[in-house]
Amino acid sequence: MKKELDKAYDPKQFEDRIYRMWREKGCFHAEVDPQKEPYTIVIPPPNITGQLHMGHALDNTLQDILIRYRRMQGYSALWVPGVDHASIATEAKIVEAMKEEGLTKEDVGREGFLSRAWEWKEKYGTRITDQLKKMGSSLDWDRERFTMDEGCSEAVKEVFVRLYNEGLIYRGERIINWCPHCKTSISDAEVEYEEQAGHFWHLRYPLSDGSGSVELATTRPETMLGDTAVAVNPDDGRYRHLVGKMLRLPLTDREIPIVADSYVDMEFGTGVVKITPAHDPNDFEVGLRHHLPVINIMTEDAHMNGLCGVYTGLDRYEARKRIVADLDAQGYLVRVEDHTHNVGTCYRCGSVVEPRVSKQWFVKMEPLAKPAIDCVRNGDVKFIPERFDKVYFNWMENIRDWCISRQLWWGHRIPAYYCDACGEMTVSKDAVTACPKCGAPVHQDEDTLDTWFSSALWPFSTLGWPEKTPEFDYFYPTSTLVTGYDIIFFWVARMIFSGLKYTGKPPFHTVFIHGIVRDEQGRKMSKSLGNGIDPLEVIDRYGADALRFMLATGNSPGNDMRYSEEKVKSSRNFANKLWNACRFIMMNLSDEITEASLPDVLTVEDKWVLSRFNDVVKEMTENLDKFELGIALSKIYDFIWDVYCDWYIELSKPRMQAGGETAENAQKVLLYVMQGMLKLLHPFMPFITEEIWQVLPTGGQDTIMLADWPVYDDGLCFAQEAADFEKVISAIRGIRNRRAEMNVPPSKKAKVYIETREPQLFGQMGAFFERLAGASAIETAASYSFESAVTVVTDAARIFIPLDDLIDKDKERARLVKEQAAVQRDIEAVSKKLSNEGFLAKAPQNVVEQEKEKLSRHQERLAKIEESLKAL
RNA sequence: GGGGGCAUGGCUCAGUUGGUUAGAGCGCUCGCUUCACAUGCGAGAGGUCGAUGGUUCGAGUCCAUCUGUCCCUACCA
Repeated sequence: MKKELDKAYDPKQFEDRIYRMWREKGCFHAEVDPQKEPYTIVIPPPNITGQLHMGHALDNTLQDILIRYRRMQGYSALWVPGVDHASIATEAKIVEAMKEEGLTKEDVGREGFLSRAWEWKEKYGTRITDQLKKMGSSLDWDRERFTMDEGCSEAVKEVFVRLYNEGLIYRGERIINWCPHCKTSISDAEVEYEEQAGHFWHLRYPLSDGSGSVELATTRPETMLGDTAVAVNPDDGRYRHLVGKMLRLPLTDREIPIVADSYVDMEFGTGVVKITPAHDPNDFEVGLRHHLPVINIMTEDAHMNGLCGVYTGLDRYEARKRIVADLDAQGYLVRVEDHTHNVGTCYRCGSVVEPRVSKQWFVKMEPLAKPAIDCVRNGDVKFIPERFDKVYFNWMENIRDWCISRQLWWGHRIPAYYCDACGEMTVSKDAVTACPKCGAPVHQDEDTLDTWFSSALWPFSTLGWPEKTPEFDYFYPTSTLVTGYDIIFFWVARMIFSGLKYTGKPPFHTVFIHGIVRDEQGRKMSKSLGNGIDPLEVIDRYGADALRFMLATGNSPGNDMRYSEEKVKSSRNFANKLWNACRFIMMNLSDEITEASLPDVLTVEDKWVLSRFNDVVKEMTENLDKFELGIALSKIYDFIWDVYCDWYIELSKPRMQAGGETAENAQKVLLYVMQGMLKLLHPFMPFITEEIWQVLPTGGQDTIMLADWPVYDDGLCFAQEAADFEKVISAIRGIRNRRAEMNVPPSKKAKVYIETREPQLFGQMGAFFERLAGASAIETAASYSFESAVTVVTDAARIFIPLDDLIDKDKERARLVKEQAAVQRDIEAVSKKLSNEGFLAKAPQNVVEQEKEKLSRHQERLAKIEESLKAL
């Protein structure tokens, strides 16, 4: 009993069912298999707080294309799934949720908070992975990981202790970026700068000895309460005599010195800078050089602290207003200018970051960066597109130490323990209960690690490291990392130096970078703009395959793209086209045919389509190997639509009607090419290709996922026949063109006379001319002479259609003259090239040959046109 | 301040190491309810590939400068 397909493509009918089938068959699972080459991708773990957005959809589509392609090629292709605990984002959500209940972190305590966090993880951690399944992602769910699961936690502790013992992790009092809303330190990479309109307040600080004052400018007047010096450039003649003198700091009873430091730019402002070591990274450095006191004047939520006298308790911006007003009242404010400057904000919550001196843990970067730079420079790790290695080098070469401690509870707790009695610090993988020095009780560091600390280990922690697992041996280093350019710093760079440091190998060979998906107007999709498109809604309306096709098509590595519903629609239309091509086959397929095999005798058009298919196989494979996914996709798209549907299927129709062996042979070729096309398309549109595969007779291959990727077949290379058939195609096109031009109704048939040197070729094509070119019949000969006929000239033929009543000799002549001129122009251009000695001498032989062939083709055509003109 | 992307028909974009007549989708025009598909078929119009200069036998493609635009990065108070 032949299976039937619905008339229209409706992905909802089968996508979920197909995905379930794949899982039940274990198609996604990859095993260590010494017989096969491994191919590995680890997913960029989405946050447990996250929901699938277009960025995920793109990222996962690209990964799935690569992994499905390699799986079909026979690799043991592993795509490791997992999610990230996203310490700061998750903690913020839970704090927010507790706020609704009127609770704070402190109310519930660390234990209580963590149990809420784990509940959250259980509840929402599967949301995003379920959404990835809707995309068709062929992730090996048996190997799903979580950055805070036992194995990953083990890896984190291992790394921390090793780096600490090597002196590459240290604890110190430094100025760090502090988010007053999240109440934690954040790393440099987590600060986003945005330009804001502000002011320049020019202040006057009086000299203690009453001999005058200095004028300086600041964008943050409220920090003056923490000033511990004023600096000038040592070479600045204007102020040299003042260096070493003391100033009376307005609004306080403190005196601060004038120091000389080359950090000060003489050209900028007044050349005098107030120094606030506790609240500015540069000032902190100046302070270190001059042994200045560090006076922290703010609380952790950016209010003025107890050192601020009447300003105590005020928010920093409120304090700014009051301080400026008071300075003004007391005559210390000289003037105010408008000034725009870059303000650092927290990448999670957007609050203005407050530089703050505090005790934190750091990773010493310089020794780690060096090998990480080398491995990209020497090609062990390749960025695609290449230009991103510059971005990478730039960051790595200017990197500063990485602040890894966070004042958060959700995350990997720092494995450092402090003695309550002697203060001794112990860093250990195993829990420490008593001080190894004095035996007194200890307490563990309260802080957790930056989320990205565990993400940096992801390519190997997920494969079992630090255990020596077979998976790690086999699948590591991974093959390709697919991610957006926006997280090169956060993640890619850190994985590279981590992989090199701990495993001795870079964690992947290739970094395949993509851009971001913008909205239809080219704006970044964002929550605040509300312009985000929900991929799940798109899937619901058009199917996952259409979404995937849209994301993969016309998308070149590293470049942004725009979402457009129109593009999704055309993708869906393409799916429908393929669907109907399959319906056509099924309607005509003989029951005798149970698998794809070619007939013993192939016609010219069979050889043409097979040859074309063979070319596509070769080209697509090369494109995919070079990560040219968009190009590969457009090739199979063109083949399916233009070659297979528009031509080959149409050509098969008269053969079907002829019945018998003629029909059966056509069916065999149709089926053979269809199955090949489905395989080539499968990585891009897995659902529809599988659904069709299930309907076609495949000789027992029960899933296309595990079918072999087609390889170029020398036996199917029919260059001569393919070229011959192209001549037929251009003849048919020429006739259609002329008929359309002359408004000949399709119903009006006419006999077609083909003057050609290849009568045997054209002679056997009668049925095609009848079906596709409105011919009532055809006739071929070496020469014809018609007084009055529509003439079509192609490279290989001169075609006459006696449509007497429609002929207008003048028009016909005018058209031929126009064509003649065009061909003459072509001949001129080619002749010019061929008479250029430089060209003949230096161009490759095959290019010269091509030009010569072109010339003779044009000349032949010209002769035919001229002949027709004469006849008129 | 440094670095990079983009600029190709009305719109959105491809164009793989420089080599036929620069492609696609959408839109537009004309003609088609042709027995897989109107989510379709056939035909067509529309581009001096941002500007200038250079390298080359040959440039949308490589180099330089410029213009416009977007982004990344940086401690100028």
